[in-house]
Amino acid sequence: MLHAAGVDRSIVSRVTNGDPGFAIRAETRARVIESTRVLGYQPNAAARSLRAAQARAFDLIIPNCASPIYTEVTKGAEEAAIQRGFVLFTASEKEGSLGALGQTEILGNGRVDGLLLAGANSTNYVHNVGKRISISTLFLNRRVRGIQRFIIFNNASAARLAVDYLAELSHRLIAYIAGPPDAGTASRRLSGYVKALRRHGLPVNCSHIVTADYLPAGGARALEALMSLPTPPTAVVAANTASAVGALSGVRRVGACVPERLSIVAIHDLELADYLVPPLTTIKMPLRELAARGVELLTTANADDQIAEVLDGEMKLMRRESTAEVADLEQPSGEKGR
Amino acid sequence: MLHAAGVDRSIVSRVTNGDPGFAIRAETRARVIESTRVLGYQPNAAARSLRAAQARAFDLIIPNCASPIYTEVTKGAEEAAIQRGFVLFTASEKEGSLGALGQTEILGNGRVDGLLLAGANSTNYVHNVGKRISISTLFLNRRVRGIQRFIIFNNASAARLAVDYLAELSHRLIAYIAGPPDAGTASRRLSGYVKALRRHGLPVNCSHIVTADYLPAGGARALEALMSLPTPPTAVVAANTASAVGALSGVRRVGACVPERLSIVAIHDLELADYLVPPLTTIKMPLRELAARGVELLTTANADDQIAEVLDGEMKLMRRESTAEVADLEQPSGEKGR
DNA sequence: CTGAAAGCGCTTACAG
DNA sequence: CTGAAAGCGCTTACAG
Repeated sequence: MLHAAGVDRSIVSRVTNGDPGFAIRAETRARVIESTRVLGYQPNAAARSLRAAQARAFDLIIPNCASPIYTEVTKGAEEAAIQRGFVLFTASEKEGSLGALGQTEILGNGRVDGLLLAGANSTNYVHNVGKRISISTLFLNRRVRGIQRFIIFNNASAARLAVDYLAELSHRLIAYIAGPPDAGTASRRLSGYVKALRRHGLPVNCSHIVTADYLPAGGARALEALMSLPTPPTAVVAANTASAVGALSGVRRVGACVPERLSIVAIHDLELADYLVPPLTTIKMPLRELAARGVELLTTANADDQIAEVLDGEMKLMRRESTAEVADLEQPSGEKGR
Repeated sequence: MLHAAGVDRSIVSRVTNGDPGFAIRAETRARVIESTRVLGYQPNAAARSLRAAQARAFDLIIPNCASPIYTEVTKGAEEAAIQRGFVLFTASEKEGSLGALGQTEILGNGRVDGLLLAGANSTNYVHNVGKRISISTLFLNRRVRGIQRFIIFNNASAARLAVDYLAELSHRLIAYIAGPPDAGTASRRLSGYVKALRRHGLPVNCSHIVTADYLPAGGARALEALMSLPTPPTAVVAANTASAVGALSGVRRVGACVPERLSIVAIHDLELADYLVPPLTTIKMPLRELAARGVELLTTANADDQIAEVLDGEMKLMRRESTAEVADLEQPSGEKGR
């Protein structure tokens, strides 16, 4: 390479890396660029990492679950990383990878410059490891007390969007299948739901809020509990899609009808939504943007900057067939939701 | 590090790497191991890669689609890689990553030692790039004319398993929703289906074989076509789960009943199978084993060895509710499948 | 504007 | 059995 352009390798390096403020004759620059192109020259990543003490790589940690959410997050992060000349590793939490990779392989040996934490259990631990060996970290839609390194959705407004839509369909008895209380996303979605009910002048009924676990089986149980109440709801907001999928199967077990007797909206979208029975109405969250912004922050912010950002991306109501105008209640008074 | 154990760093290196045939006093070795442990020493990956001309990393290329299949493949590959002290990158085909990463970032600059090709479109191209710059490649359940570097399932016997089960349920009119003709997996599954029919003495009816595209919409169309035939089938084997999900929705559109009038089996399992309507019977393939074996081959075989392996892992029939004994046909003769 | 030199942290043949 | 030395391919202050 050095000789192809007839210049020293240090010149090639500075041209290749776009060294700002590097003074070079236009003709020389052109010659360098041309011969790197012709030779298909790629700087060796190992040499570069070693010398520059920078790996140009990030690691994204996602939970064990094979949720479609995380394929979106991964894509968003990948694209953003590549754009900036970084490479993106992805590790899932359980299942061996993080156990083995977490501290030993990935974190400690200079293979990554930063960590995107979208996982569930290990995030705190990994954050602390990162801190100790000074690798910058960023929580992705996770928020941990006392750690000012996160970027989150406006989870509350996702729940609000769902309630708004149901209220517009004249529902007054809108229940909520919540996520696990220790998940920050879950509590913010829940409070968004409560506030939205209030704004519409609807009653907040504790028995209409069922805590579940973000999993299908839990969603099914929650729905069955709701429908066996003296006053069952006419609509349900599920805190995530897995709960909603479970709820849909719970509906069939108790013999209710969606959307005739019960409307369901899930927070987060999923690819199979169109093929569920009935197709599921969802609130689609800007997952790619979240991840992309996370990568951007990792490249631009210092490792000890405080980052507490609420992403202002567009949430989209995906109207499908699990929601409908509230049915006339079969109560003696013939009273109807206003 | 050098001084903590009171030995030269070259000793540490040879101990750490388990250099075979390295003669060292047991006491010295113990001292080295103890101080690496105490210090939490991790060799710098960049320095090591540079010196050893080996990155200890593989790259797995999967298709664009966010299919649950590939999360399994990824996990299997990750685990196997880690076990061998390698790291696993994953890149999806479209969506930017491979476009940018494929040749330039990942392949050319020494970040990876080998490529696992599970993608659809780009695999040939990437294989050729790998060959040119001598990075070893291996196709994962893909087979390309003239390239002896692959490991595949016994795709034919997956289809056979499905047919066997349906025949056991006394079905005689077993249709097939095939994958795209240019996919090798698809043609081997199809021929497995045909052979299995013959073995059971069942007629092979061309109109009962519909070519689709491995996607839900195609599966739905294929099913509608099958059910509008003069002699519709009583059972269908779908070449993959996406087709089957589509078929299930097609069933509802034409007003058929699963499993009362039509049984459906899909090749490959999916997490949501229990929550489809009805829960989908599947043939679960040993995806993790496939990927793990792929990694093993990449570490043990030479870059120019011929590899043409058929994985002998267990395929598992997941009986759910989309299959049932064939119903009495409402034909005048009352004839029944034997 | 361009080049020569040092050095990142390892591994590995070689010397003792 | 242990250590000294070279060198992997870059980047980056520095000299000219």
